[in-house]
Parts: sequence; structure tokens; C-alpha cells
Amino acid sequence: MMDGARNGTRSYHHGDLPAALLDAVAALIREGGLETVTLRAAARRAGVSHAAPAHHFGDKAGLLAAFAAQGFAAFTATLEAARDAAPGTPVERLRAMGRAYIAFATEHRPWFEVMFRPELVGSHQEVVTATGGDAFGVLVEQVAACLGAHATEREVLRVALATWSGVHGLATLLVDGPLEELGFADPEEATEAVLGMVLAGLRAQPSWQEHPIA
Amino acid sequence: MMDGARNGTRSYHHGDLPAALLDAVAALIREGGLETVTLRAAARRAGVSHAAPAHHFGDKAGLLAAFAAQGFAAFTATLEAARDAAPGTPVERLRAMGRAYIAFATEHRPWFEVMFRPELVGSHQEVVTATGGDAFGVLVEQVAACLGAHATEREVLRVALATWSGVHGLATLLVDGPLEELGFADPEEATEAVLGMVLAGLRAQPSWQEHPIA
DNA sequence: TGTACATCAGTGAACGCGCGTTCACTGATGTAC
DNA sequence: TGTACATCAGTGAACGCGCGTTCACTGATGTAC
Repeated sequence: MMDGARNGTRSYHHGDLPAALLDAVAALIREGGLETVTLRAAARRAGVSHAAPAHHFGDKAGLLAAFAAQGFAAFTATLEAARDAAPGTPVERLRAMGRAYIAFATEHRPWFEVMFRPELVGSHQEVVTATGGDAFGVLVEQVAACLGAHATEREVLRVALATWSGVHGLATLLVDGPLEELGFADPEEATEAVLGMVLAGLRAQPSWQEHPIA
Repeated sequence: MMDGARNGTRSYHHGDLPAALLDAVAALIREGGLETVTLRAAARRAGVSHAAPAHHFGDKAGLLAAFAAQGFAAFTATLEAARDAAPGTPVERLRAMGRAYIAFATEHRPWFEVMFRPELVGSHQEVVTATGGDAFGVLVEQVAACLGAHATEREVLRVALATWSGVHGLATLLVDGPLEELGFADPEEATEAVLGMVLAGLRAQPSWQEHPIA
């Protein structure tokens, strides 16, 4: 995708090796799984010597941390875009975010597989945690909007976590693949089922009962 | 745990090397994570030569497949025990199973980490899928009991999958560890929040509305 | 516009390591008679 | 109860491999003047 040197001519310098290496990681995961990701394989795929990645990412954990952070940034942007594109009520926006969450996992499997695996990034956890916190923050905000001003912070966090668990669970099951073998062939139906449950949970909240919003 | 030779004396034969190797895998994951599991490390820990495991499990994927299958067997037994020990209504039994599901993940982290990672077991997937299907079957049964005879099979599967997603999502988040860093320090409160959502979803089902059971 | 020079980005050889797997072997066990 | 023998379970040496990382290096780039 990234060709590297300007104007298509090969040069000693790559052009944008960091981006090319991150692309390489995604391709490797997609084709052979996480265990086939090595610094040397990523370098091969980017067309540089195997020592080149160290200049940009330090070590293997650094490369994976950058990949996870890139994924979280895209993830947060996806959730925000889904929220902003959805019409209507806070609940409809939350539903759209839930759909986007699950779709992101299946459409960007390589990112999703790395984003929630802190053991892969070693000492670089701070970067990943920070970007991951943003995504969750967006979700919490929307849950707060659904519950209204009468909800306590604790209630918001509780509902947000339950919501997160629902969509994250289905996303994980879809990515890890046990569903097909058990007869759930339809990810869309599964998604709607989970979102139905999430919204039922929302409506069962005390603060919703007192002041339903939509 | 397993001492091996009878009466505590060392003998040429181990006594129960397969069990000792499975124990070793659990210990290795607990102490150093999944990536530290190797045939040689497991053999070292069991006190045998590094070539010994091959006699029982063939290759590395075989060992991990056996470990995952052992985990699923324990998992199914745990869910059944929780169901049978819970008093009262089908819904209360389902709630107990949900608690047991999440508790299993945090209490038996090594098993849980391997059970849902089919890429680790290579060509031995059938064994794992079979035992995994049992666990899900138990869950489906209980959801069916909650919804009653008027529910269609499709509805039961849909609700069971949503339920599964909820508890599996929280279990995954607890095991992967992002929750602590985001301010959710209390797994029990989180568990109850998720179960509240799951049961709200159950009660929102058409067949429940028509024929509430409890 | 030129020139000197510092800095940056990639090279390629080399290292030591632990891994999975194979192999011929040997000690231990169990069974047939 | 004893003996022969097949089978089982573990040994230890050896193999080839790809890995991450380090290192001195060199080509390319950009900046000061």
C-alpha cells in the first residue's frame, strides 16, 4: 500500500517505514496469525533489512505497542463517527456505537487481536492504555447521555461496563471463532440480539425508570 | 501437586506424567504468561527430559489441546454445579451460572486463556470444540428453561448468545486486565451489573412477556 | 548557489539462544504360558 | 511361582531453524553559513 520512496523510485531511504511496518504487522496477522509476527518478518514485508525496524520502534514490543495504539485511535474515531452519524435519540446513538464496536472487531481483526493483549507490549503499556481509555471514555459519555442528569456517576460506570461487556464479548467470540462451529452463522443477528439485551439493561436502570429519555 | 512415582520414591517411570505436564502448563501460564509455555519448560517443571512429552501428547499443539479440553471439562462441571446448587427459579439458576462463568475465568486464568484460542491447538481442534460445545449446551438449556416452552429454538439461541456475550465479555476484560487501569476495581460489582443486564434482556423477550416464569 | 558537516535511516554480518522434533537407546512394566 | 518377551515410558544427544539484538558501517538528507 505504502510504496515508500517519492515518485515511485527506490531510494536508500524508505519514505515512511514506520507506516509500512505497521501495515506489515496487520498483513502478517491477517494471513498467518499473531504468532507469525516477528520483527524480521515485518521488515521483510516492508522490503528493508531486518535491523531497520529498531531505528523506529526500538524493539518488538515497541512495534506492537505502536500497532495497538494505532488500532485504538482508529477504534475511537470509528465509535465517534458512528455516534455522530446516527440520528435521533441518545439511545439510538448508543446502539449505533455498539454496532460499530462489533463491526470494528470483525473488519479490523488484526488491530482488535492486539489491542486487548497487554502482555504483548511489555514496557510500552502506558501508550496503549492511554489511547484505550479514550475509547472507553466515549462509551461512558454516551451512556451518561442516555441515563440523563439524574444518574449517579457510579450508576453510569456500572451500566457502561455492562454495555462494554456485552459488545466486547460478542466481538471476542466472533473473532475467536467458536460461533460458527456452534451454529451461529449470522453475525448481524447476533449483534442485534446483544444490543437488544444491552438496551433492555439500560431501560431497567432506576434513573431511566424515573426519567426515560427516549 | 502430582508427585509421580508411587509411595514417593523416584522411579524410572513418572507415574502420571500427562497430569503433571498439564499442571506444569497451568503453572507456567500463571507465572510467566502463555508465551512462556514450551514443551521443554513443561518437561523441566515436571522433572522429566524434554523429549518425554512427545510420548503422551505428540507435539506442542497436542499438549495445549489437551490442556484446553481439560479446562472445558472443568468449566462445564463448574457451570452444572452452580446451576444445581442454586435454589429456586430457572432465572436464579441462570444467574448463578453467570456468576460461576465469570468466577471461573478469574480463578482459573490459565485454562481460560487457552480455551478460547483455537489457533494454539492447530490440528487438534475437534477435541476442544467438542468439549466447548458441551459448556455452551448447558447454558442454552438453562436459557430454554427460563423462556419456557413457548419460546422458539431460534429465540432461545439468540438469548443464549446474548447472555454468553455478556458474561464472556466481562470475563475477558477481567482477565486481560484493562479494567483496573480504568477505575473498575470491583469485579463483584461488575459481575452483578452484567447479570442485571442479562436478566433484563431475558425479561424483555416476547416469550417471557407472554409467559413469565419467575 | 556552494560547501562543510551533523544527523538521520538503512545495511549486512554476526552473536548467542531456546525452541520443536527426531532418534537410537534403555530401564520398567505387564502379560502369556 | 518362574520365565520369556512384548510393550511402554523416559533418556540424552543431536539437528537445523528463526529469532531478537547488537554493531560498525555507509548512503541520504537537511541545515548553517
